[in-house]
Amino acid sequence: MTETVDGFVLTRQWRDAAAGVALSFWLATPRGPVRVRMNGREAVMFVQRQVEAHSDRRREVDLTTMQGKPVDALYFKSRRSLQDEQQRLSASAMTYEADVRPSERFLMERFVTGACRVTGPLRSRPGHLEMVNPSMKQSDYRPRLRVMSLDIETDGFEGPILSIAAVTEEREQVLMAGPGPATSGVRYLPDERAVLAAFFDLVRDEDPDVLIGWNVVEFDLACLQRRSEQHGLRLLLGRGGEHGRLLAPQREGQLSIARIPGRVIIDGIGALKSATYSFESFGLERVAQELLGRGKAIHDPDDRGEEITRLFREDKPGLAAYNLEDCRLVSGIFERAQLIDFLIERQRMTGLSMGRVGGAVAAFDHLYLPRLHRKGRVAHDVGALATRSDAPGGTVLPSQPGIYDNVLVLDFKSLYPSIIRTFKVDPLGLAFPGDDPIEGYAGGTFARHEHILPQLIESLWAERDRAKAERDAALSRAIKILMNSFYGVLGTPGCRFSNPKLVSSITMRGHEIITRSRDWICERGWKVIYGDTDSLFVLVGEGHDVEGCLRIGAQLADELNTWWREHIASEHKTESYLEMELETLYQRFFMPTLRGSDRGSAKRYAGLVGTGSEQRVIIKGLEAVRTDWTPLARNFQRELLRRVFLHEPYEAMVRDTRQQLMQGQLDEQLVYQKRLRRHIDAYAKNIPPHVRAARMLDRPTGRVRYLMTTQGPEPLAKHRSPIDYHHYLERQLAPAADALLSCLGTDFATIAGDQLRLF
DNA sequence: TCCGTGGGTCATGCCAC
DNA sequence: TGGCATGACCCAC
Repeated sequence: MTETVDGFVLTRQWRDAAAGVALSFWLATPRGPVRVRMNGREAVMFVQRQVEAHSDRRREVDLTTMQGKPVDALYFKSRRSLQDEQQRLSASAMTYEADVRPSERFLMERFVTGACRVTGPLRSRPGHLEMVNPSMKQSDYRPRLRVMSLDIETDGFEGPILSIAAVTEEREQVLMAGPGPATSGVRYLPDERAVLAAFFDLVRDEDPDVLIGWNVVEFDLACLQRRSEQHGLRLLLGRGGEHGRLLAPQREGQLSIARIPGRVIIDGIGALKSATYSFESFGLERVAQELLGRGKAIHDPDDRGEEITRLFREDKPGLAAYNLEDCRLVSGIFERAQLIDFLIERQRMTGLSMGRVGGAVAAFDHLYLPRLHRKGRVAHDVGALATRSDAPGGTVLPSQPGIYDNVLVLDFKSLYPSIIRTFKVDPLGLAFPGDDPIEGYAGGTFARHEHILPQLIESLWAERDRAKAERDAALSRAIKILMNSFYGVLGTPGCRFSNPKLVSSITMRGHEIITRSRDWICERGWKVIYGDTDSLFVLVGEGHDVEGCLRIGAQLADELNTWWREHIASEHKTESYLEMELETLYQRFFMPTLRGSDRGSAKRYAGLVGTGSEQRVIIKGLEAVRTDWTPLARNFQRELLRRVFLHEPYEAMVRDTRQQLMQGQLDEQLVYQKRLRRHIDAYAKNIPPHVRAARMLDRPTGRVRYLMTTQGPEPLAKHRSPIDYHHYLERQLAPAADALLSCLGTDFATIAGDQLRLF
């Protein structure tokens, strides 16, 4: 029987859904550890199964984690109808038989086991799975994965492979083409073909569960595939003698996907981004410096290619050492950032395979659909209820520009998740609000008791508190990211549950909460000089010491929490999970104006935090943190802010910088860096400077480095014309300085001299 | 192999003057 | 020449 409520199609039983309407449901199979025995070898694995059935798509299955020594590649795909599947499972949850067809395979990390026996052809050999300890909880299980870091050096871009380095916990190995002096850990092989074959053997023998690297899919694996093809070899990297392949991106801007049977491929860049790490640049050099405090063996990126080729000719052990060091850096970064642990936790919670980037919608489905199904409901398909209407985002409060002493930042901890939890924002609750619903926004009302998302957040929240208490940073991080992704997916048409009523009920409640909190604080005589989405910047002002300020902040947060608790109890008859906390005390604080105006700016500010040697300047949104500004302007603005905050003189520094620039002493700081976000030929409407510079290059890449010369922008690599110092004076130094100086009643031109207006 | 909106700034290129 | 809309980036949350 199909019900349609508020345009939201839900059916009591999946088989009742109208033909062509997609179904999603969860088959509750045992989810304990499973011992797998195949070909005389054993492994223990945990299995989660999510079965998602669309009218045209059969099923998708995810295995969470696996452990132990190698299982030969095992693939599974069933052709059986869903009805067959369900009958089979309800008949006996403990036995499950399926055909295993090597030609239609999933990765090892995605095969289904249930609690089961697999029979049938497995590369012509029978496999066997059995349950070992059904009562063991998955959360108690920490697999130990075998990780291999991989790095390739080539002769020029897209040239032949010179050297491959591989690092595991026990072993470091470099394979090089051509003869060289005996060096421990380095094997010299006759030619590139032999290097490839030796590498495949190495991977087979070391048998890693995980292959990691830096841009490993787009560069190293792509390179391996290309060169293998050229030699008539297959990419023999899979388990059980299977070959892998690279799937080309489906759409522009997407990355390639590596399919290596039985192994997980994890790119360090993607993994760090998934874990919300952020760096000035995601180059290995930069990230290694930041996380490990050490960089690559060859620092200068400009002649790196040439240096590698030279080393190969003249100093093979030197190249091997360099190659190996890159590998070690990647391993070190993974360890330092606990990326493997993080990805295991993520996979455990969301079903997303470890190598996957993005996937918030899939993660949401993974968590939501089974719970929906347990409530006897089945969701509609993606796009079935497409509603075209945009919902607002967060509020930005008007700012009061100026330079201040003692500014407190109070913010709501996980505001959006706490709103969902407090106000029961939920797709199911929206579809069936019942008698006494909680009011949302944009016409949405939400069931007071029958809901899914609020409880899900509640349990994740509790788990996160536990993780924090146990100092489990990887788990805590994974949970935080997951909770914060819920709001995002509800606002994208790519998610089947997206609905402006849901999103608005979150964001507009956020507006209410932040503005009423501001008013509450103002009523108590404090001045709120800024706020963005979940934060309030409260001015304490001169004449307070650090302890006094912190006390005021903590007390404000505390009283405000109490106020909200009482207010929500009386107004909505429900419990408040809103939690404001004192986040930061800026002992000095700067809020700029919009350029050329006296109105306050948004999303741009700086402040001084900490005491003694811990004292430092935090900068948000200003030129100094923008990678599309030159190092000149960024360093200059940072130093200027520091001096102004510390009441140090700055006029001489401003004049000196100007003079040094004009005398050519700062030339190395004048390089602009901008990304080419589209294809070089796709810029039609207007041609920005970095594109103009890029067009002078043979092979424009993702990032363009250029200088402004008297003849306009020229790429760094081949600039000829003299540097246009006046451009840098007027377009970099002056604006970077004036953001701050205008607040002090002066400006760059006044301090630096009269030369500005010439030209 | 689909998380989002809001905000600031600059350069370009078109238009009216 | 100046005003203005728009394209392009990058950043805060």
